[in-house]
Amino acid sequence: MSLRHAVLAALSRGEASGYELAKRFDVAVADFWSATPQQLYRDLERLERDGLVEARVVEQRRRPTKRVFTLTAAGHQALREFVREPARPAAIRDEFLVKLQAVESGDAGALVAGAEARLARSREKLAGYERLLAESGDDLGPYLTLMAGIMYEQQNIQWTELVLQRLRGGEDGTA
Amino acid sequence: MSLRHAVLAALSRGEASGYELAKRFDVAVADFWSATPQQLYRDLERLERDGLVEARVVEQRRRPTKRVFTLTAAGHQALREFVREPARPAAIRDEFLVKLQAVESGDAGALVAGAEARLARSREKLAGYERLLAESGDDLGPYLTLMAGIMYEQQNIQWTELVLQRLRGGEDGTA
DNA sequence: CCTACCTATTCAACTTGTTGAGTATAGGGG
DNA sequence: CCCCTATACTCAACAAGTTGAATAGGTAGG
Repeated sequence: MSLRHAVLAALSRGEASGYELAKRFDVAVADFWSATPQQLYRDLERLERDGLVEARVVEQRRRPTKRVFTLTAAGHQALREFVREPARPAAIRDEFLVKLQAVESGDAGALVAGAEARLARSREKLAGYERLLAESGDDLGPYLTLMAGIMYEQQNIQWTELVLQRLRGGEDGTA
Repeated sequence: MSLRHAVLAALSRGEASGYELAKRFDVAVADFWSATPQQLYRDLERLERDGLVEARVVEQRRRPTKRVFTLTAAGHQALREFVREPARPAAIRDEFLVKLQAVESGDAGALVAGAEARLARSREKLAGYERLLAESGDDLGPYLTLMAGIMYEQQNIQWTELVLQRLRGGEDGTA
């Protein structure tokens, strides 16, 4: 149970509709916690049912009506309790590393292509984060999570460059 | 469907029983792909049913009988195909970052404690990986994934130190 | 001999996360 | 006027991951 908490944390920084949350998750947070819109709507419903968030219907002029969610007192309380509990260690699921484990029995060329794609993606992400950093205020939480993203991608780029070097340089994968 | 592939990759480096696989996953691989024994047994069954792995019963002298799994030709084939497909981007789920997002409405002291625990854990992991690196052969796949673990933890340590500094140094989290 | 602890595996129930499709409102472009 | 796109949300089915417990053989220690 933890997307729940990610939602609570997101709402603690300001009310939002499901749709808006989905975007926030996609932009700022996707790299350490991802969720599809469907998941968000489902969890918002549950949170509402459990009394941790409240919905308010907002009719808009030039757009479809939306439901905007806010934390209730119980929601704030639940969030504080969550923060107090020790965090479970980060779970990483990185398919590329699995593929890499099988270099010797697989297609090294495909892995080179994969590494190049990864490198490109990391560079884009990094650039995006750096832009956000320049624009962003000095709220501690968002700053530190942004730095996590930046440092993670920097390290990722370095590692991927090492991979490329080894995959290309020494053709002796089968040594 | 991807623990399947992680299992195939693991078996491509040598036959193993479910129990042995569980240990391998726990030691070497846990940081980029984790699985409980139950999950492994379940997936091994499916892989067997689908003809990608074969089981061989091995009776042991001083221990309970075990079933040792090997890749079949179809299994090798499936692994090669998996390696050729582009990898989906890594999914990270890091609870600590979620908690950090809520610093302002939560207990900063608990977060300091959490950061310290994270730091300790990362240092242990790093030491373990470095030991493995010294012992290990020069197979490319394992080498690169080990390096991924090492670089990841190094970066993690740096970031966590930054977090501690900010959480402690400037007590003005609510600025 | 009884207990505790590894090895080795299985069953069942549950929570999360993923995928694909589908509804509806409204604006802009051709 | 029709289609495309963006907003805003919902339903259903499924795949993957988690948790807790149970079974069972064997060894070592008190």
